[in-house]
Amino acid sequence: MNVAKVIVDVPSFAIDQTFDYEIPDRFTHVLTPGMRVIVPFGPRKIMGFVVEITDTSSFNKLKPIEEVLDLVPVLTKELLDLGKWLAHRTLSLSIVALQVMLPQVLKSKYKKEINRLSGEVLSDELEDLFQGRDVIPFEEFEASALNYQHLKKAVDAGEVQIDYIVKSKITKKFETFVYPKKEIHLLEEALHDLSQSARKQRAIIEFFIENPQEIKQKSLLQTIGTTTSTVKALIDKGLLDTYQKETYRNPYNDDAIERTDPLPLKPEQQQAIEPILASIENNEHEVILVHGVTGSGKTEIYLQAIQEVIKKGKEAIVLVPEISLTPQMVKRFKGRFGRNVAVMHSALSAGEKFDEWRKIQRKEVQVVVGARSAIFSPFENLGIIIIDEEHETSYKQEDQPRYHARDVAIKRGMDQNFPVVLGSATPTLESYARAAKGVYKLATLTKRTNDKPLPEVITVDMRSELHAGNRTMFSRLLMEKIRDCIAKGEQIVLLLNRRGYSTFIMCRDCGHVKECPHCDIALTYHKNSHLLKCHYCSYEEAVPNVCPECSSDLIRYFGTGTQRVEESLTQLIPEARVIRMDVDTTRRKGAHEKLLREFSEHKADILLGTQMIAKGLDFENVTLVGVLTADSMLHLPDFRSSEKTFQLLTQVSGRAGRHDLPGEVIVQTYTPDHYSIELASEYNFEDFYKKEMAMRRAFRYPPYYYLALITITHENHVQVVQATQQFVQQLLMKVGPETIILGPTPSPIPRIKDRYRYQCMIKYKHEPELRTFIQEVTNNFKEQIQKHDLQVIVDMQPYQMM
DNA sequence: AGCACGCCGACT
DNA sequence: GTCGGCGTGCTC
Repeated sequence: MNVAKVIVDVPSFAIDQTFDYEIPDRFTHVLTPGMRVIVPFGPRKIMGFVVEITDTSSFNKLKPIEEVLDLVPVLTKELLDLGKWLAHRTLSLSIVALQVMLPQVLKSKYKKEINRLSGEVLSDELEDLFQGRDVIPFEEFEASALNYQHLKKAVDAGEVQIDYIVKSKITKKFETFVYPKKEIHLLEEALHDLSQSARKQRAIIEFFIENPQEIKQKSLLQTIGTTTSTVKALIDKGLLDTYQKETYRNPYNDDAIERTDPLPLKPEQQQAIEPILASIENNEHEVILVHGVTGSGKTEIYLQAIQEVIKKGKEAIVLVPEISLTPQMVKRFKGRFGRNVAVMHSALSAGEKFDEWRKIQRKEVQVVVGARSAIFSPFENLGIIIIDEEHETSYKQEDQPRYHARDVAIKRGMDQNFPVVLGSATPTLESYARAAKGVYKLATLTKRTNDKPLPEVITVDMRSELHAGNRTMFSRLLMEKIRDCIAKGEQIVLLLNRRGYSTFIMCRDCGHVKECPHCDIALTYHKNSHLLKCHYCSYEEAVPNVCPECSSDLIRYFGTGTQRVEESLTQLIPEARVIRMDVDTTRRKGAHEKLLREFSEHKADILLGTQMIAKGLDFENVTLVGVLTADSMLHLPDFRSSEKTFQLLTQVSGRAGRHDLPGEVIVQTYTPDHYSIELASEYNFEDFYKKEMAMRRAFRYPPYYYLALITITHENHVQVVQATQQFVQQLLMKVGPETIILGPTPSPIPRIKDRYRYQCMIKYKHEPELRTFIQEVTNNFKEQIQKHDLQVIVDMQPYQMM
C-alpha cells in the first residue's frame, strides 16, 4: 500500500508527530514529499505536509488523502530535513518549523459550512436561517438563537450536512492582455470600414497593424490615451480579444536601475575575498567573518563572491537586516545582477512576497536579498550564504520557532558544502571569539575605500551641561555645530536612541504612572491620537485630565519621543528643516523611501530618527552626526547592553563624512567614562572585545557559556511561581554540576495580557542532553499545560530577556 | 487546536 | 424529560 507520513496543521504539543494516510491511486504518481495535502483529521479536514512516502504503516486502518494542493513540492528535501533540525534545535513544533519556511499565503485557513441536502424540508427555524440559500457559513448558525441539538437532529435526519473547508490563500496576480484576433490584412480591411469618427478605435487598430503581438491592456490604453470602452467596442466587433495572464508584482522597478560592473578590489579586499573564493572553488564549508570598518567595501566583496557562485551555476542568499531601510542595498544587487535577483522583505505585501518566493522556487533567479526569513529560500544548489551586519539582533526570531538565521545559515552550509560569510564592522562577541579560536576564518578590513579617515567622535558629558544650567536635550556644542552645518549648507543626522525609554505620563504631585491594566508596563502616550496605548496588548484609553490617584491636574509627559525632540529642536533653531523618522512617520508603505529621498535631495537639513537611521544609509552631504542619548540602553537588564551600545555608536558614526566632506560625530552621554562609549569613540574594537570578553567570563555569559531561557506564564500569580520553582528543581536534578540555573525570577515585564510571567535562566558549557531534559521536565507539566492553561516558553539562545 | 461525547445540574 | 455547561479524550 502507498502510505504518506504527514505533519498536520495542528499546533499542539499532543499532535506533534507524523500521521499516516493512504495515498489514493489517482495521486500515487503525483505525490512527493514536501507537498501540501488536505487530509481528514477526526471530524474535520485540515492541511498537512507530506514528509515521507512509504509502503507500510503500523496502523491497520488508514484514511485516504483527500486532496493534493501542490503540483511541485513547496518544500525541498533539504528544507524538510532542515525543518526537522529546526524543530529539535529550538524545541518547537514540527508544523511551526515547516510553516516558517513558506510565505504567508501558502498557509491554510479553515472554514466550516452547513450544506442543505437537496429536496429536504427543514424545520422553520433552520429555513429562517438559510433564507433560501443552499449553503451558509457555520458562524451564522452560532450567532443565531438555535441550539446545537437542533442542528444535530437535522444532521442525523440527513437534512443538512456540515462541511469542513480548507481555504488556501494563494493570491496570484493577473493582468489583462490584449491581442488582435484577425490577421494583419483583415485588420487593414477593418480599418477602412471603421467610421472616421471612431478615432481611438482606429488608433488601436493601427497600433496592432504596426505591432501585431499581445500587449498589456494597461500600457496599450496608456500609449493610445483611451479607456477600456474603446477596447471593448473592438472586441465586440471581433477584431481583438483579451485574456488574463498571471504576472509577478514588481515592487522594485528593475528596469530603472542602472547596471554596474565589478570594481577593482583594493589589496585588503583582495585578501579578504581569497578564502571565500577558495571555499566556493573547493565546495567546502567554511565560515568567514569579514570584519571591516564602515566604508571598507564589504558589499563589493559580496558582489564579486556571488558572481563567482553564479558562474558555477549555483545560487546565493544574502541576508540584510531590514531591507526597506536600505533601498540603496537592493539597488546595488539589482544593479549588478539585474533580474537575477529576488527580494524578500517584510515591507512587501503578502502577494509580493509570494511572487518573489516563486521566482526562487521556479529557479528564475539565482540571488536572493532578504531579511531573516529569506534564509529558508528553496534553492537546491546553494553556493554561498552571506549575512551582512552579522551582529544585528533582528536575525533572531522572537517568536516560535525562535531561531537565529546565522545558525540556520551555518547548518545549510555544512550540509551542502558551501561557505557562509558573516560581515560586520562590529561583529558579535560570539562570532569574533570563534574566529579568534580558528573555528571561523577572519578577514579584516581596516581601510576605507575612499581613503578618508573615520570621522572624529567628540563625547559631551551631559551632567556638566545640566550643571551649567542647560536643561534642554541638546548640548551647547551640538547646537553650535548644528547651526554651523546648516549655515554651510551641509546636513545633519540626529539619532535618538529611544530603546529603554518611552513616552509615558506621570503625575507630578504623587508620582503615579498610568500602567496598562492587563500588563505590568507603563502605557505609552501617542500624540497623534492623544491616547495612551499598551505596546504588548491592544489596550488603549484616553489621557486622563486629572490624576486617577490624587486628582491633581499636574500631569507631566515624560520620556523623549522623537516628536518632542523635533518640537524643541525647531524651537531652538527655527530655520532648521527637520525630517523625523520613527514608527509613526514610516508606518505607511513607501513612506520610508520617500522621507529618505527627500533628505537626500536636501529638502531638509536634519534627519532625526531612532535606530532605523543608524544603518546602511549613505548621504554625501551629511557631515555631522549627533547621538542625543548614547547611554539609554546601558541600564537595561540585558547582558548585551554594552555590546549593543558599542555597535550602535560605531554604526551611526559611519554615517558621517562618507564622501568628500570630512565628518564629525557628537555623542551626548551621562556616562562618558563607560568603556563601551569611550572605546566606540576611538573606533577601538580590539580593546572593546577584550574588555567585554573579560566581563562575560566573569559573569558567565556567552560566548563563555550558552544560555537557555524558560518562561512560564499563567493567569494565577501563585501558580506560576510554584510551577517555575518546580521546573527549576526538576531540571536541576538532571543537569550536570557545572550548569547554573538562575531563578525563578519575575520576567522583566512581570505580566502581559493578564498573564503572570516567571522565568529561569540556564547557563551551561556542556550539556548535550539539555534539550531532552527540558522536554522531559516540560512533559511532567503536561497536565497543567493542557488542562490549566499553563504556558511554557523555551528560548534556546535568547537575545531578548523578556 | 477543535471537536464529540458523556456526565451533571437546572429549568419549563 | 430536555437543555446546555464543562471536563475528558482523541485525532492516522
